[in-house]
Amino acid sequence: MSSEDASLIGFSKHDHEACVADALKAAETRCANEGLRFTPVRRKVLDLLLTEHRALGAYAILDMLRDAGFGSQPPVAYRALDFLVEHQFVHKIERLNAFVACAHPGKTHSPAFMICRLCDAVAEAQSVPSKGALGAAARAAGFQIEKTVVEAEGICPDCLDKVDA
Amino acid sequence: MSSEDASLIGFSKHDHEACVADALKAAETRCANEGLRFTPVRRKVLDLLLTEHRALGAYAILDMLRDAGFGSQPPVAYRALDFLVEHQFVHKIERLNAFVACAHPGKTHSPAFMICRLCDAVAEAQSVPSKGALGAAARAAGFQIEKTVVEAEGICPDCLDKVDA
DNA sequence: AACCTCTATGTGATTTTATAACATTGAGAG
DNA sequence: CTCTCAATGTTATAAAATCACATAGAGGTT
Repeated sequence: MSSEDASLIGFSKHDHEACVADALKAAETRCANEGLRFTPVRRKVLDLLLTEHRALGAYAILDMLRDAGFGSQPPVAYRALDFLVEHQFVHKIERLNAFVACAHPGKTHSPAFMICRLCDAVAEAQSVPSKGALGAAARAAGFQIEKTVVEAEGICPDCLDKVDA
Repeated sequence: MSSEDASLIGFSKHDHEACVADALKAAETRCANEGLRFTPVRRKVLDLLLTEHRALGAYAILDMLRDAGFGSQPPVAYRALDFLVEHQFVHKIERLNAFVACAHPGKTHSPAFMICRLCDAVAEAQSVPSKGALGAAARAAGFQIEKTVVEAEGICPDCLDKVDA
C-alpha cells in the first residue's frame, strides 16, 4: 500500500479495479468457509458498492440491479443488503440511510465512520465500544452493549483543501 | 440528585412532574436569553418528549399535536423538531428515526446514547469527539469533525434483570 | 395606529425509505 | 428423484421526510 493510501481506503486514491476484485474474491472465500450463500444478487450488490466506493441508498442500488437484469422491487435490494450487513461485508450509515462496502472485511468489528457533508465521501475507521466515555457510561449504568453506531459528520481533507484555497 | 438517579436520567425513576416543569422553565429562560422564539408548538413538542420520557417518532408526536389542537400535517412536527434539535433541547436517535428530550440541556454538548433493544428505553451520556479511536482517526486523516452520532444498542439494566430472572 | 417585513404556522401533495405478505424458483440433502 | 428450505420475485402498503405555497402573527419603523 502506498503512502497515499495511508488513511485506510478513506479519503484517498488507489488501484480500484484490483481493490474491487480482491474484495469480491475475499467475500467469496469467506462465504465458502462459513457456509454462506454468496448468490448473484448479493455479489452484484457488493460489487456495486465496492465499485462506486461511496455510500449508496437502497433505491440507487435497486436501480442498478434492475439495469443488471435482477428484480426491480425494493425487497430485492433490501434482502441482499440485509445479508451483506449481517455478515459485515457492508455497513449501513444511519445518518445517511445509505450503505457502504466494508473497508476492513473478514472479521467482526465495530466500525466508525467519517462522513463529509460537502462531498458525501465516507471513510471507515474502527472503534472500541468498551473504551471511551460510552463504554464507561455503559459500565456505570449496567448497560450491556451489543452493537454501536459511531458516525462523525464534518469536512474531509479534500474538501478542506478546496475551501481553504 | 438521589443515588437512585445516579445514571443521569437514564434507566431510573425520578419525580417526573417536577422534572418536566423544570426543563420547560429552563428552556423558556434560555430561549429568552438567546432571542429564540419558544412558540406554543415548540413548547408542546418539548413537553411531550419530556413527559413521555422516551424516544418518539415524528408521527407519534404529530398525533399528539393534532390531539392538542395544533396542525396535523408532518411539517408541523418536523419544523418544531428541527428547532428543538438545532438548539439541543431534543436529540435525534438516528438508529430509531426518533427523538428524545435532552437530558443535559443548557449547553452545547456531544450526546451519546444507550438504546435498549427490548424495551426501547434510551439513556443519554456524553461523548468527547476529539478523544478515542474516532478522534484519532480523524486527526490522522485530516478530517474535521463537526458533529457526531454515537449510539449503543443493547440491553438496559432493567431488562437484563428480567432476562436473568 | 398603520405599515412593513420576516419568521412561523397551516395545508396539500409528493418523495424517499422500508416492510408485509405471498407466490415461485432453485440448490443441496437424503 | 423428490423433499425441503432458503432465496428470489412481485404486489401492495407502511413509515419517514420534504416540497411548495398560502396564511397568520410577532416585532420593529414611521
